[in-house]
Amino acid sequence: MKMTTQASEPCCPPAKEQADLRPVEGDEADEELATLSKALGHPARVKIVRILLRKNACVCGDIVDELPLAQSTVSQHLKVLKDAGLIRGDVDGPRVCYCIEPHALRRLRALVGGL
Amino acid sequence: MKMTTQASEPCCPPAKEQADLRPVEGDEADEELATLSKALGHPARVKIVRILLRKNACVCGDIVDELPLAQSTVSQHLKVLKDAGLIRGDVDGPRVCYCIEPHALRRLRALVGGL
DNA sequence: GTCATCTATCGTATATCTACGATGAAGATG
DNA sequence: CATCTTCATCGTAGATATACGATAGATGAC
Repeated sequence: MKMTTQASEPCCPPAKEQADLRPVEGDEADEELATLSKALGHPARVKIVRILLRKNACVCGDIVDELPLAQSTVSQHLKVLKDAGLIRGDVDGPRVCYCIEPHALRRLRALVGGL
Repeated sequence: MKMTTQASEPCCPPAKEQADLRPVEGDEADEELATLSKALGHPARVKIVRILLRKNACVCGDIVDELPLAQSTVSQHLKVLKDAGLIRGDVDGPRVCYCIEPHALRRLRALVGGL
C-alpha cells in the first residue's frame, strides 16, 4: 500500500509578506532575472512550479507521477529550481517535501514587471 | 565619422493595446512561458531587452557597442530573442532596427503573473 | 563600378543541458 | 538486522548553447 501526500505538518508556513527592496535594474538584477528565467526555461520545470502552486503546500513525493519523465530527470529539474532559489526542499523522514519559495516568485514578478 | 542612431522614422509605432485572451495555464501556456523565459535566460539578452526598452524606439546598429561581446555573438543573441518573439528587427537601409515586441512582453508578464 | 559599413551566417571549439539507467544514502518497516 | 521506499547522485550519450573569427550579402557613398 502506498501512502500518498499526507502532509501532517506544513513545512512551508505562510511566510510574512516582506518587501523586497533590491533594485529591479542594473547588472545584479540582470543576472538575477537571467538566472530565474533560465530556471523557468523548460516546460517540465514550469509544470513542476505549477504543481507546487496548485497544491499550495509541500508536495512530498508524487511529483514524479505527474510528469512523463524518469525519476532521476525530475530530480535534476528540481535541483535546477532549487539552485535558482525558486523552490525549497525539506527532508521529512524518508521523503522530501518541496514547496515554492514565495519571495523568489515575487522577485521574479518584480523583475519582469520592471522591464 | 560614424553616424549613431539617427532613427528618423520610427519602425515600431505605439501599437494599440490589444487584450490577449489566451489562457495563462495549460500545456500551451507552459511551453510559451518556457520559451519566453529561456530567451531571457542569459544576462546579455536581458541587457539587450533593457537597451531596447530604455531607448523606447528602434535601435539601429549600436547594440554591439554596449555589450562586451563580439558582433557575431550579439547577432546570435538577437536571433534568439527574435525567434522567441520578444523583439523585432526591421531592415532600414544598410542597418537593421531592433525594437521590443510590446505584446510579447505583456504576454510574459501575464504568464509570470499567472503563476 | 569600387569601397566602406552593417549585419547575418558559417565553421568551430568548448561548455552546458537533458535524458536515462544504475547505484548509493537515509529513513521507515518488519 | 534485512528489506522496502524515497530521493540524490553518478556515469553517460546526444543535443543545445555560447563564444569567437572569418566570410558573405546588402546597402549607401564615392
